[in-house]
Amino acid sequence: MAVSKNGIGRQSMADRVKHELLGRIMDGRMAPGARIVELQIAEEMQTSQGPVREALRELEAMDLIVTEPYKGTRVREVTPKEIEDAYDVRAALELLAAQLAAKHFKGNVEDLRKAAHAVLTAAKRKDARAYGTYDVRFHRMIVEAANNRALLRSWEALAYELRIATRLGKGHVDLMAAQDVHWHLIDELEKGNGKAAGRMLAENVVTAFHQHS
Amino acid sequence: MAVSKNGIGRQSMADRVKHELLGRIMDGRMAPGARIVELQIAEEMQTSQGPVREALRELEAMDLIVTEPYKGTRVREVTPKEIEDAYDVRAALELLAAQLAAKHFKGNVEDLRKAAHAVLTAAKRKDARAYGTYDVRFHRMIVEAANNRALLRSWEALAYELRIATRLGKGHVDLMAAQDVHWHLIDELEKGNGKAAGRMLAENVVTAFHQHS
DNA sequence: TTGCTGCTTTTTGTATGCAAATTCCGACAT
DNA sequence: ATGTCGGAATTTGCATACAAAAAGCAGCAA
Repeated sequence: MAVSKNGIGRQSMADRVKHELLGRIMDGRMAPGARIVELQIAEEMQTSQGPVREALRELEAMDLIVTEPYKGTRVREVTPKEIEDAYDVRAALELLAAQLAAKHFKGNVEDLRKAAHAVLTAAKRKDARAYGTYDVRFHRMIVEAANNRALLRSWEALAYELRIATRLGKGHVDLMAAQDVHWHLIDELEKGNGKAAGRMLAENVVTAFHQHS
Repeated sequence: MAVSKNGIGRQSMADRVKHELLGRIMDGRMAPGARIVELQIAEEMQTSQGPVREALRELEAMDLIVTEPYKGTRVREVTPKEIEDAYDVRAALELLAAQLAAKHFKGNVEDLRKAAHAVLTAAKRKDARAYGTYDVRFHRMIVEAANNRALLRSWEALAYELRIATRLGKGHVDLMAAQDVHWHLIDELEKGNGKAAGRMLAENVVTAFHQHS
């Protein structure tokens, strides 16, 4: 299912521009502060100004870029405090997520164990990039299992700050530190103990932050 | 300060369209499911299609409207479960907000008391509309005092669902029910007791939901 | 050197025109 | 009556053209 969300591979130009820019911003090819000029992007993507402007408006609503009238648009810069703020919110959201997801996972944690295993092997290999990918996937599984649309939306809205954080914290983080918590967390979820699972997950998030700070 | 956020009263056409549509959606003049056609809005607002499309893209990113390619855009419909979901997230966010805001309010709750008083008098008058306005303002004060950008953003993203909820729950709600909690909450904040304040605020939110459900 | 002045260039904001896709609706056959 | 087939009308998607604002720059004066 590599095409799009609307079934057929036909997606609007504005969407393609949006995803392209989103990719560049997320993986750092466009760093915070980088200028974005509409006609330049339009030419690169073989399109015109209109679709680019639509894409920019969307990215602006996602708080990834900032626009000043008649001055231009830039990739948003994020301060260390904003990163810490985002981690606090993430912890609060995942605290709720684990509580809500407990019902879903009770006696049904096979997939979750597999995901945690992927994180573990990446940690053993000291592969920080893979670790990041699989760890996010692990957390996302729990948030999705909570089956709460608003929760998932809020959680996803924090993605940019978290990406910046992991990019900045290149300094040797202890990838094994979170492992025990993961497995105990899964045990609690398997027992349907949402409260305890929530506390563990929130704790896991704040320690992850301290590693990157 | 009725003009705009960028200082001078000169704002782009796309922004004007966005705020106009936002107003219509929020106050129910455009009900969930209502169709929005680009050229029609453009004519109403004395502008062209481009700015309208930009505004729509922004509202789409805010999850207020849904667009299907070549089919059109409509005001998003929200299910009762989505409303409940939003209240759960709101409770989780305000639980955090109160904890973070405790430091700010410690020994400095005058403004908060005034806001709570406005809610109280509206409740005594049985003026449900004023009650809604002032109650939101009261909660917003706490979220803003938390001084956490991501938190405020997430909280504001729930506004649509909450508006729908209060519009649906026209049935005689007990406006006095939350009063005691408000004042006790303020007392705890004044003492700097964030944990207790958070629990009270979250509890306050879920009871508010049950009134509207 | 410093600071102003006016022009040129760059970039954003908006309008118009047209292509692409969908929906609507009536004619016609069964 | 029902269905379905084929244009016409509507609506979205995109490209081009141009206006408006800001930024940069050269030249000149103090």
